[in-house]
Amino acid sequence: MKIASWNVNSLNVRMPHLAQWLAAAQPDVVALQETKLEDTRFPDGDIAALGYRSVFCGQKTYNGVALLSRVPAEDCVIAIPGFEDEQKRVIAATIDGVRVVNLYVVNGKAVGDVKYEYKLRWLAAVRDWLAAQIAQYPELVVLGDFNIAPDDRDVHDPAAWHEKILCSTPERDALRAITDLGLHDSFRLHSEEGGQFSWWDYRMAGFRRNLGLRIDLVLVSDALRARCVASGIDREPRTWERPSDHAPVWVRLAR
DNA sequence: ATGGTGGTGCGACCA
Repeated sequence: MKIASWNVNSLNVRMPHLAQWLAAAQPDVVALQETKLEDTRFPDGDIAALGYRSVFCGQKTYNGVALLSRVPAEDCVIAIPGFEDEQKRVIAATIDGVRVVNLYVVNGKAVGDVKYEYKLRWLAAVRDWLAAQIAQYPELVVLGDFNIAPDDRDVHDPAAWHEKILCSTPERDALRAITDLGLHDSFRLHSEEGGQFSWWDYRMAGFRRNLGLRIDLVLVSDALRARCVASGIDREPRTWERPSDHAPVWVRLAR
């Protein structure tokens, strides 16, 4: 079972990229972020023609998440229970016996900004919810655009990014509070290497110069850890014409 | 120190 995550930065624009990548990568489950589409405009028919069911929760211009899967998604939830939030950033469902939680974590803009405070409150609410989810669903995958680089190996220039947004200690502590629930960064189960990024700024030829961060993560629960046989970052779609600024990341679970 | 690039949608705002 191959499970992937991709921030597409507008599904409307990236539909051809998604189609090409699905055909090549053959994932069983894909979590999308930044679809930027209201539910009435979601291209579930086009995605069905590619062999995938869709569940989705979006808004126009900003945010929006979806789960695509070969088999139907069950018990779908489209928000953090009990957390007041107008922004469409969460969708969860059970797919082929695995609980999959797709997160588009708040960016935060800058350390100390009002959006940064919202990011930390949002992450605390997610942690509390995931604590309950992992008890209910031991076979849990939490994936998405975390907008946090877990440590300095995940940052092209740690000195320049020191205590900056996406890298600050409170953000990393909030991520640790989530992984401390018994969730493992699947990429780090198979590689200790630095310089492996999933996002590159469009500006300053960021991708060409590999000025990136690893902020897109696939976390697997203790119960799934032994089944996690491979993981990776697929840089290729970032080389295509008019790409998303994020690359797909993925994990393969043995049966 | 500034601004550089994209998406949405036509002026900012978000990343």
